[in-house]
Amino acid sequence: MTSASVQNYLKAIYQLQENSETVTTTALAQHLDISAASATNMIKKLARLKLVRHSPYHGVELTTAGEKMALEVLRHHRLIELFLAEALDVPWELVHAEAEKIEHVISEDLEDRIANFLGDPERDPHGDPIPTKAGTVERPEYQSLLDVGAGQSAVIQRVSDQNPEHLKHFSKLGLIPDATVDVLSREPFDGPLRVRVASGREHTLDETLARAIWVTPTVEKKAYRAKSKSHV
Amino acid sequence: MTSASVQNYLKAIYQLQENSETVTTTALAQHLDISAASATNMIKKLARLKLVRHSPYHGVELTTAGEKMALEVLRHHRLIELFLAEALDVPWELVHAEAEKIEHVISEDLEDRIANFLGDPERDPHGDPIPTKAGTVERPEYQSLLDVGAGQSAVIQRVSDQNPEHLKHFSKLGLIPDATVDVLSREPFDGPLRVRVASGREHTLDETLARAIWVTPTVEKKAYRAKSKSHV
DNA sequence: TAAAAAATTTAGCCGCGACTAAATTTAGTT
DNA sequence: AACTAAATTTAGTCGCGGCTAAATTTTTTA
Repeated sequence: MTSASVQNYLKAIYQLQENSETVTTTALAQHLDISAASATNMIKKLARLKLVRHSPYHGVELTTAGEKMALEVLRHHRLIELFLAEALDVPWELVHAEAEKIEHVISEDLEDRIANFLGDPERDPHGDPIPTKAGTVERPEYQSLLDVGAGQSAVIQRVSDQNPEHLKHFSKLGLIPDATVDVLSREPFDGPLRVRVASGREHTLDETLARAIWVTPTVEKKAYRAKSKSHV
Repeated sequence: MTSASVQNYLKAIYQLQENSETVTTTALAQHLDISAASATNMIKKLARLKLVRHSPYHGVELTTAGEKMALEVLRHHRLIELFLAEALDVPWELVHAEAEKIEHVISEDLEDRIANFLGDPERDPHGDPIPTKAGTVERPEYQSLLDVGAGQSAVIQRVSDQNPEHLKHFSKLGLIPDATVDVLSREPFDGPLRVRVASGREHTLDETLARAIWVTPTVEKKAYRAKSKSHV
C-alpha cells in the first residue's frame, strides 16, 4: 500500500515534468508547499522504491513504475472531479479540492464503477485528459491564450485547475472548455488581453489569467493569409 | 482538524456504547484491531481533548462533544454507503468498506450535496439510522431475530454491516431490510434457526448469523393471545 | 481471603513525514 | 579563477499513532 504522501509526490513530479524536462527539488517543494529538506527526504525514499531516478543536486525523474503510479492517481483525481460535477453538481471550482482527498482512498472497483457511470470519459471538467486504466494519456499540444494574436479566434481546450478563485472567475466569464473566444487586442510587454466570448461580452484578462487558459486557434481567413505570406 | 484516527476511535466508542453502558479498553482495542496499549494511549489523548471521560481501569465514555463528533462521522459513513449503493450500484456488502475510508475526507459541503441528492434519507442500506445534521439519531429498539419465537413472523429492520461475507450471504437469501421472515423452528441451546422468506424459500441460520439480524415482530393472532394472557 | 488470572496502564521503542539549522555542492558573477 | 549566491543535502528534532514488554490494578477463583 502506497501512502497518500507518496502518491502526492509522484503526481506532483509528473505534473512538473509536463512543463520542464527536469524537476528540481525546489520546484517540487514549492508545488507541494513543503520545505526543500522534506522534499529531499521523500525523493530519497522514492528512489529506494525505484519510483524515481535521483541525480543528486540535479533533479529527479519518474521511472516507468513511478509514472504508472502517478497516472493511476491522476486517473482517480480526474474521474472523481467529473463524477462530482456530473452526479452531484459540485461547482467547477470546488471539485479539485474535493478530488485531491478522495483520490487516495477509493478502491479499484469504485474507480471502475465511476468510469463506467461516466461512460469512460476522456476529459475532466477542466479539460485535462483522463489517463486510461492501461496507464496511457493523451498529451495534446495546446497553445496558451497568451500566444494567440489579436484578431484571431480560438477554442478553449483546457483551463488550469490550480487556482479555485481563477476558476470561479473563468466560469463567470464563460471561459470554459469548448467555448470560443475572439482575441480583440493585446497590450505589449505581457500586458492585459482583451477578449470577446460567444455571448458577445468582452473581458480583460491579465497575464496570469491568460496563461491558465489553453486553446487551439480556429482556422480563419486572417490565419490563412498569414500562412501564405510566410511561404513567399 | 481532527485526524481519521480520532474519528475512528470516537465512532468505535459510540458503537460500543450502544450495546453496553461502559466501554472497556479491551473491547475498544478488539473493535479497532489494535493493541490494548495503543487504545489506552489514544483514550488519554481523547480525554485531554475533552471528547471522552476516562475512569482509569474502569472504562471510557463519550462526552457531549465526543458524541457529537462520533455522530458526524457516522452521518458521513451512512450517507456515503447509501450514495454509493444508489448512484453507483455498489453492492451491499462493499459499501461499508468503501465508506470507511471516504467518510474521513469529504467536506461539509459535499456531505450536504449527498444528503440532498438522496432526499435527506433516514436509513442507510443496512437499515442503520442516519444521524441528522443537528447531531441527533433515532435509537429504535429492535429485537434480535434470535429472540423471535417459532411460529412468529417478523420484518427485518436492520442487518449488522460488520461482516461483508455475512452480508453477501444475507442478500443471496433475501434477508434484507423490509423483508418479512417467518420463523419456523428453533433448536434449543442457541441452536440454528429455520426461517422462510417472502419468496417461499426456507433457510437455516446459525446463532452468529441470526444475531446480526434485527427485526420487529409482526402482530398476529398468537402474539395477541400471549399479550392478553399476561394481562390476566 | 489469599493467590492466580485477566485487564489495564506505563515505559520505551519505531516508522512516517514534516520541520529548522548547518553543511555542501553548483551556478553565476566579476 | 575566485568569490558569492542559490540550490540542495545532511543532521538532528518533533508529533502522530502504532508496537512489545513490564508493571500495576482489578477480578475471579480456590
